[in-house]
Amino acid sequence: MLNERTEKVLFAIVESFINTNEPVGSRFITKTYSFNLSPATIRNIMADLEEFGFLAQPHTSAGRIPTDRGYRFYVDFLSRSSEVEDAFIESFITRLEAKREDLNGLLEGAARTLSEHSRYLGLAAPMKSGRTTLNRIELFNYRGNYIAVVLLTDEGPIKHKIIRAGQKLTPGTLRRISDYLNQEFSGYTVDEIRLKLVKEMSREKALCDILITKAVEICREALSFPPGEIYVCGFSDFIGLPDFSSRIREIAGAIEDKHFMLKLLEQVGAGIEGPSVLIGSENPVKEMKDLSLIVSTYKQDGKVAGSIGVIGPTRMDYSRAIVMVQTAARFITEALSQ
Amino acid sequence: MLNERTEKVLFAIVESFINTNEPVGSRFITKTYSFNLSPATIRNIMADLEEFGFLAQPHTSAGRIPTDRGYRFYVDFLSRSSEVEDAFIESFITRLEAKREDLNGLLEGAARTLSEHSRYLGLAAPMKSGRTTLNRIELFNYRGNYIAVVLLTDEGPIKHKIIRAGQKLTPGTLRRISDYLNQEFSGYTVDEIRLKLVKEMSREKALCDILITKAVEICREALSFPPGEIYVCGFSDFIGLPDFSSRIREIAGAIEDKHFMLKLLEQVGAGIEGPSVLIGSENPVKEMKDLSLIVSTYKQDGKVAGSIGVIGPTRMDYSRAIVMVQTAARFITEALSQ
DNA sequence: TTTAGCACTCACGTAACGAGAGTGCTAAAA
DNA sequence: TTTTAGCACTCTCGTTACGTGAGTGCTAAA
Repeated sequence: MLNERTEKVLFAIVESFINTNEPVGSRFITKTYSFNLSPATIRNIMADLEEFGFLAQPHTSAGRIPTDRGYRFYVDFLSRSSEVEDAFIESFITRLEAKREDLNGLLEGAARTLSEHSRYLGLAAPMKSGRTTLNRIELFNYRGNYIAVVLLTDEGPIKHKIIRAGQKLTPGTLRRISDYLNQEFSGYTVDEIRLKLVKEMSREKALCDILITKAVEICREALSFPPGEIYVCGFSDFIGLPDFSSRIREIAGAIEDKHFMLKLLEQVGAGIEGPSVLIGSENPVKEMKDLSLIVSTYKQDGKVAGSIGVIGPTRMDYSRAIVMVQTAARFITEALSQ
Repeated sequence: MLNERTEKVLFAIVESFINTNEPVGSRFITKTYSFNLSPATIRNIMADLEEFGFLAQPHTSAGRIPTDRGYRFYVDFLSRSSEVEDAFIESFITRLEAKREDLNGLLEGAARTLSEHSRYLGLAAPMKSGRTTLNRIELFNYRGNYIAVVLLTDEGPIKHKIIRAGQKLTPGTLRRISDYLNQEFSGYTVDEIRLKLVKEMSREKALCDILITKAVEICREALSFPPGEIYVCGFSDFIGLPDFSSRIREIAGAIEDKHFMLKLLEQVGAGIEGPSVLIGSENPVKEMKDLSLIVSTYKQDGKVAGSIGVIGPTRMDYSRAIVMVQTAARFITEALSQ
């Protein structure tokens, strides 16, 4: 569809626009790149590219800017081999070295490093908790009538919850309840347990065992998790970007909605191995029409354990950002395998 | 210094400016309030108020706007009795009812409700963890070489940490270690324990007891807390306010720095019973020169347990915001005492 | 097929201008 | 002595007009 020369011009235009944030004109291209063509020829090529939907004009007598489709072309044909800056790696290592055992700290640090070096919004989130595997349940009496439930999962973070017990339970009862729960549920994912609980509740009625009733009740309450963590860093730098002088409010609103951001990360990252890129309107949400998202997943024990990425303007330094996200994901995966 | 009439005019001007966000002129005052004075007289009074530093003029032929000192006067003489809106209370109750046992959820919910109803930035933070009292320490083996340490504090939230053990410890050893730690440290605040640990470490050397050495080591690692939670809600509405069309970036930067926000909350709230108000330049930080802060503390078991408040533009509806913060603090205090 | 030339378009900065809001000051009125 | 009417003055803001510069599309020549 596009001959090689046309592609090169498109590439040059996208690159120029990313660098300058100004509509790029034919003359500029001939000055900056050595195509050995006159502005007039470049103009013809540009007209073609516009016809195909790779470029657009803000107004008649301005230069061209890439459309989302133009960026997509650019990203797809981008050589993925660019070097990561040493400073980035260094800052990654120094910041995360101390936190090898603390997943939350690790993720927050990663999001922050990512944002500081890219100047975009840094994101990191562990996978939806429903898919994590329960390792052990521990119960204590706590301040009289309460029970502290601690859920140890395979993925490092511990969830904890304090729930109200009807009456004070003896340590013995508590131990028997937790023994029962461990025997029954450990090794399953949270989602599976939620399912099992429903079955259990009908069986339990037949059994009429007060201990089990109590146990199931405790477990059910403990599994009503908060929505899950997500780390978003670099807000202030991000909204300071010239690209959204207006619309700040909208965009800030979308980003502040952590619930939504989580879902986005999960959807985009799911299944794909390397970093995946979502450009502007490829994003299903209208608030993010001018924003691009780069996400990669990180792993633990060979399984996908969460996502990490950046959000920037569509006019974003993709090649740099992609490598950074890739590197970050690799680092976290490494850190998690000790 | 100011006679009653002058005070009333000042009040009227501050109020008008809060409502309209436009410099208020003499004519406007005579039309809106019934002082039965001519614009000329009001102008004279305004000139006096400006001389005393309560008002300022953006430029020669504009109306007056309050200075920080003007706002301060307004706030100090504000009747604190205005009614809270029912909608606010209602939303508070419905949102927090479910979270009575979960301090973090409670605080986040409070910050969010506060921000949604005030349209300013909602803040909530538990007191610096150093001053919370340790209730119990529990230890488990976790994934081979690690130990999960769970700290139960008096104030509801549990801190947890996973630390690396040199070698795998038997359940018996682990129990003996935790028994020792509980006997030694429970009932003290985290700060006190940190102090005790230093002493312990010298004694421990003399004793040469490998168990105690291990215990002290574990405890020390577990007490190296993350900086502490703070909940900040309503960012997007907040930066959408017309007051900071420029300077958004700066302000966003200051707000994003949670560490700094925490310190601010702690300093301002400390010691004072009701809501305290910090207006514009009264704030030590230059990024917050145009911002006002209203903070109150909430209590648990009679002791101050954290702060809650809002940040808004200096041109803020103080009376409404103060009552809201007050109400929020009362609600949380109540929720925490069951 | 490429290029030079040229007329045309559009954003942007500047200047001029009038309207409007508000002031300070002075002198008269209360 | 205090308040008020009157008035000249100041400053912002929106509008209009205009010139400049960057960039285009088209045509015709190379």
